[in-house]
Amino acid sequence: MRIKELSERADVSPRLLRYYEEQGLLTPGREENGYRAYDESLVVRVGQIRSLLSAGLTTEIIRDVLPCLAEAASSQYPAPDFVNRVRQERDRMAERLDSLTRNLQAIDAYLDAVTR
Amino acid sequence: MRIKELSERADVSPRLLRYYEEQGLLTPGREENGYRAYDESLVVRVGQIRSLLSAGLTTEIIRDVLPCLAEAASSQYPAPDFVNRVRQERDRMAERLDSLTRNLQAIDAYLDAVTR
DNA sequence: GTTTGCCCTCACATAGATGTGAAGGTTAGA
DNA sequence: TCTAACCTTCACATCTATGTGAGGGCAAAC
Repeated sequence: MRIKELSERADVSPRLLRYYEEQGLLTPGREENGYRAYDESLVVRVGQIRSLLSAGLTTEIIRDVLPCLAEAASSQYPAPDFVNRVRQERDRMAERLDSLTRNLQAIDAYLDAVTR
Repeated sequence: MRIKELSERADVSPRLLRYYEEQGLLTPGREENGYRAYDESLVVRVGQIRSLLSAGLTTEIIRDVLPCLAEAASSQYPAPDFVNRVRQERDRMAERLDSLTRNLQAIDAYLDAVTR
């Protein structure tokens, strides 16, 4: 499919799709006329990208992490450096998650208190 | 305490403390000479701010949410609009949290698979 | 064959979090 | 009293994720 269709199905602007490509998160093929050609599976992938971005990760981090989300372990033996980088990122995500959880609980407690 | 001390104890730059103040997240008093005067409790508060920022919230949102984190329900009856705003923010946080959780699990699965 | 709508690239604009430096006041110690 | 270390404000710089518009091809429909 072309950029417009993907942009509608994934609900992001064409501009962003080009940006994600520039950042190495997406690598669509090209039609003969130079138009980008996206395949079906990218609708989901764009969703993952958005969700990671909204969780506070940067495109740079997502670039590292995305392969792990794509169909369990694409290549057999990823470089150990890569695995370490991912592990590190994983730990940071876990921290964010903790922090979010704690703050969410605090806010819930507040809402509880105030709503009565 | 003055800005330098807080900046060291909370491990953020003085610049950021001034920025948080500008954003309404911190309201230190002033000494007679115009120097900012922070009190003890702000070490923790700055930590909360950092943690919320790193979880992807903006200063604008944090401004709303911080009062809820400070000593259970400061004022008795907050305006309903305010409560709604907070509730809305709470829901967004819950979404982020879900997304983070899912992605974290996926990455863990990947690391598991690869580490064997 | 011209209009319409989509595509391309390039490039400048903006908002938010943060860094950095200038210009100058205050304070404490040698 | 001079210096070093701190403080102030102001303002410009930087990075990331985005928007927006210009200038120009391609394709389908009228």
